[in-house]
Amino acid sequence: MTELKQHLNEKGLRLTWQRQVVMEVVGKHKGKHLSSSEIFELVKESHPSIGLATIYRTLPLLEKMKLLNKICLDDGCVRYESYTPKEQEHHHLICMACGAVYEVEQDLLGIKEKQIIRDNHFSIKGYMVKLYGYCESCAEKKSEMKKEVAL
Amino acid sequence: MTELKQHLNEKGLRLTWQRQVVMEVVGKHKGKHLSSSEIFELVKESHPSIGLATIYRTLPLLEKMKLLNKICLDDGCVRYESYTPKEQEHHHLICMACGAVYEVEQDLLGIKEKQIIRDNHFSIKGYMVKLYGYCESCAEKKSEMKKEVAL
DNA sequence: CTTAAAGTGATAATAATTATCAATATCGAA
DNA sequence: TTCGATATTGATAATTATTATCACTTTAAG
Repeated sequence: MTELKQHLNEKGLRLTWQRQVVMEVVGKHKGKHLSSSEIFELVKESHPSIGLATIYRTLPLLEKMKLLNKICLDDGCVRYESYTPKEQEHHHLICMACGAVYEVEQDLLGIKEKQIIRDNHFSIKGYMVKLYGYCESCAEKKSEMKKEVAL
Repeated sequence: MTELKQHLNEKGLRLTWQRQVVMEVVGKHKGKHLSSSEIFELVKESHPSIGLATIYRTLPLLEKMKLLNKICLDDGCVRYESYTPKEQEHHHLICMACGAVYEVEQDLLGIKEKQIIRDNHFSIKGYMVKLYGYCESCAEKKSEMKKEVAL
């Protein structure tokens, strides 16, 4: 029995081909941060009969079952990616100039920092770091512009 | 000359009472994470003639001038808070049960972790950590529920 | 005080998401 | 295998957050 079916059965939910397809499509795009409508378009390519409402119902459901990660970058829509367990957290580098998003695979919180968090009367289950800056190409453009101004 | 007026003049923008009021209202609510419509309601209390469009125009403008911080928690709307400079970053503890948001004032990235970031060919200007878990009261409720099940 | 240009309020238009509902599909039990 | 309770779906209306438009007003430089 597939992992998806197990999770669904535990909650009295049913396995439908629509849910399987959504899982497959997101799984095929590891490292991407897909919005709901992007996922809708990808799913339609192979299964044009699927409805947008089903996408919007399925994604939060898969997220609650920890089969997908929900991420809110700063562009005004919810995005999803393949699930990453706590032990191998990953984070996002957001370019403030072009909006590109890169992944950082390292665990970014040191031992001391994690202790600080534990002291906060809050049981931490996970964390996500958003790093803001300029990617290589945008950083170059910025320094070129400065040169021009300096001439 | 007020700080707001200075920032505006630098960019050829004008000082209006509407912009002043928005700054004041957000400033009066330090530690809060206000959505655009919440800010609209607060502003209307003292200045009922202000339009919603002005709020939506003013907030991103104040953010770009680094007079406000924009934050995207995971509830589907943009929120703003008083500006906090990089040197005293603060982060957010989000309760996965009740949705409460608490602030963490410490710098959460250790020296070693910051070095990792620098090695990423990305010039980092700032970062924000979202911590997910359960606040004290929700954590208690969860452990009570477990006891009941165990009986 | 004039005046060009920035800014505003009202509101129409979009975009993302949620709710509704009749029709369909799933899955445990007979 | 069939049956039936009910979970699920697709289509679409409704909502919510945000952006665009435009005629009128305000700001601030001269």
